Amino acid sequence: MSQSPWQPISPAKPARPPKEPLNRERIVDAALRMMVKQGYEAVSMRKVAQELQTGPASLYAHVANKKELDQLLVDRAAETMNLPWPPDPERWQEQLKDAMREMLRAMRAMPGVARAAIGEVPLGEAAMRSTECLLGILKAGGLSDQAAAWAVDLIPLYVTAVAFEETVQGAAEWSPEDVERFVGELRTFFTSLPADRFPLTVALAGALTSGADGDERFEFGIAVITAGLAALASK
Amino acid sequence: MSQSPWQPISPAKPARPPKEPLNRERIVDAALRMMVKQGYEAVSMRKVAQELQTGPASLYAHVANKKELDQLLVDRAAETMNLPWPPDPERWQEQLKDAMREMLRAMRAMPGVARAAIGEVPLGEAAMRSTECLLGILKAGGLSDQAAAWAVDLIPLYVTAVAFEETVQGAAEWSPEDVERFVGELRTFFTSLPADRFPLTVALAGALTSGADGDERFEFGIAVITAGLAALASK
DNA sequence: GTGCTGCGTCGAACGGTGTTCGTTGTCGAA
DNA sequence: TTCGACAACGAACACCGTTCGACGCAGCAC
Repeated sequence: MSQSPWQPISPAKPARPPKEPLNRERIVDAALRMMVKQGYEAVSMRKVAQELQTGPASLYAHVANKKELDQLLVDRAAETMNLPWPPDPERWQEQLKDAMREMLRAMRAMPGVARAAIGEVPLGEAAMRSTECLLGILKAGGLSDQAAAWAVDLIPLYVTAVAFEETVQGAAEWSPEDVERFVGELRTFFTSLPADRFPLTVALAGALTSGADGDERFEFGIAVITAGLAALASK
Repeated sequence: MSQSPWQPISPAKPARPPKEPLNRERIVDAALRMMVKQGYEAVSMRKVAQELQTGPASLYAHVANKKELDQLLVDRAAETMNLPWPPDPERWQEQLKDAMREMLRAMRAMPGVARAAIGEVPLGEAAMRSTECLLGILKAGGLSDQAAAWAVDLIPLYVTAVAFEETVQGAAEWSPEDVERFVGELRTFFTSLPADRFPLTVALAGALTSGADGDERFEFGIAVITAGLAALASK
């Protein structure tokens, strides 16, 4: 039978779905798109499935569960980090700071990835590469094996916690004015505390609420950690 | 009509509930009991209501939402901390470490509270008292106002992240054997990585997986932070 | 060519979650 | 005695992660 000029009432192949088959990569791609645009909470198995025009059950043939999907997203973020290499004993402190800045940059670029990463040891390939890199820098700094190992636990913990805090406060996208309003309210809360019981909090209200928007606070944190490691290394 | 000797078909007062009225304190008490026994995930508005023999809607007359309940639980934990006082410029580093140890102890005593605290600035009365105390110690250490303010953000961030990591890994109660098995698997994973691409990770597999059970890792962290703050203070 | 078998797909359902709505019952003030 | 305010709460809404079981199709053995 040749093709009729009219639309066939019941098409020979009833809308044979021309969609290419599902796979891990397509799932992670879709989840990543959604997370970048709408944050961690917006990524559910159902919504990812919907984005791929299928049902939630289909995902489980390629991904063990939500936690594994989270880990895959974290590793995607880790892939985008380009960390200082090779380690240079002369500049290890600056390299360490650069590495931490780069980790934060990567997490900020994918809002929600910090939420996915927190409290889970990331064991993906890219994450392991960053671990190896950090170990190199720390050993170049003269830290003992044990100190380097614990530091490599401490450092991502701090960076992830900072990134997480940022994306929770701005869970829904906050405009700069929203942030300013929030900080202002916080400051008036601090200054309105009873000065006899909270003298320092009242006095330092300004300092306590500064640097919430920019990178100064994070720079302070990485300065503390780097200086602390340096002090322990030279002992 | 006087009382009939028989059970009235429809009792005059249908089992007038003799339960005392709900209030914030009873709700927080119940939630705390459940969280200590079964962890953060076990505390849902429904389960708390069930524990109090009522429906979930009843709670909302006393608590704005789950997040507020979480904050109340965090503040309960903060109440149990007794932090070093008064600040002593001669011993501020030791006082700071003691304060961090005490914060971790309090969070460990209430598994799940770290999960409730993470990513939210705790503003309850007890939490503010601990902030005030930390500020005192840090100012005694000679830190600038701004440095003290940022440090008071960094310190709970670290302690909370450590406590959270601990309670996530052992979400369901893990026996010591379970922990050991998990650590063993992690170590074999590290050692089985390709040695050409991950030489340090393979070599330091032992160090990377040590101290997961005890306090050594945490002690290392607070040593780094204290040393870093001391270095910045003396500049 | 035929039949079978294994696997990816996926609609439906299960048991949970936080939260809201609208009714009910009680109690204190007028 | 009436009224109004408000705590209590059953039911429902819109979600969530995950599992079950039916279905259809590809590749292989015969």
